[in-house]
Amino acid sequence: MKPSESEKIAGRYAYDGLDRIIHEKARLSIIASLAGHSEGLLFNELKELCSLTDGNLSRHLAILQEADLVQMWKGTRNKRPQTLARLTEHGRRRFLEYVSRLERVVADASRLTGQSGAGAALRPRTT
Amino acid sequence: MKPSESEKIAGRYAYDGLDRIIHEKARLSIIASLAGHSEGLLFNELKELCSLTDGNLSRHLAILQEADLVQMWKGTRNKRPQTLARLTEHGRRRFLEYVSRLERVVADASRLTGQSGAGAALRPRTT
DNA sequence: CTCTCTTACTTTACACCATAAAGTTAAAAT
DNA sequence: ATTTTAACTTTATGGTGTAAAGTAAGAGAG
Repeated sequence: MKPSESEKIAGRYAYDGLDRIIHEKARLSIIASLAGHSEGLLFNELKELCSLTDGNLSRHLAILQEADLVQMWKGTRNKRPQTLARLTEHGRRRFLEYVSRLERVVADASRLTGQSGAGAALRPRTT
Repeated sequence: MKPSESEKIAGRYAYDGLDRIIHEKARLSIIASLAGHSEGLLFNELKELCSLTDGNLSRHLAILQEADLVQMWKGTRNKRPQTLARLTEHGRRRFLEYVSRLERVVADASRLTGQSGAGAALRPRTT
């Protein structure tokens, strides 16, 4: 593949759009889980799906709620408190946008071809 | 889209394979840049491509070097010190592995949201 | 020659944050 | 009545991403 001009522009690989709140692994897990369950997921279901500890999940949910990506519903089931989490519409959009940025990272990675830049003279040849 | 059995298994969305060293945004930028330039990139080229500050880049390169994902070559150009960074073979493999995990995240997202690609990403939908 | 300026990084310090451990509340069981 | 279990929440700590300050050394001015 021919090296294109865009390869060299400043910030080409800055991946600005990779939302920090979503990019964090634990939260990415949570959001991906919720994305597939529009009716929401219970605290414990989420805990299992994402392999998170109670405290961990609680903290991340609070952060996601704060950012208006997730909304929480508190109720009771069999007289026990139950928390239901679901994506907000805003959260769903932000997630889809995040994923579209991820697709770019994947696409970049697919173009793994050698090409030469400036300063070739001093470049060592060995690996 | 019919919910399959695998949707419910514990850890389904834990995304264990998302290597923390690579997953960090700044380092992902660096590695993606280097992946496309097998001959390596100079410190300043990298700085531009990734929109990082000097100190930031320096620190992340040290971390990547420590993890044997990147190797550094120090030389001079026009009597000025120049640092060249390039992916190690190990780094290249780890990056490809990481990207294959990312592909799964993207695939999950497409399947779970019933939408594909960046273009469709922001199509409105009912709550 | 020496003093300042610029380049090319490195080191340090701080603020943030992910995580695990401890704490809380309330129902159920003994 | 008190212990246990469930379902979280809060606190504490260790790690880390980042900007600011620091270092070294060549180049140019006087």
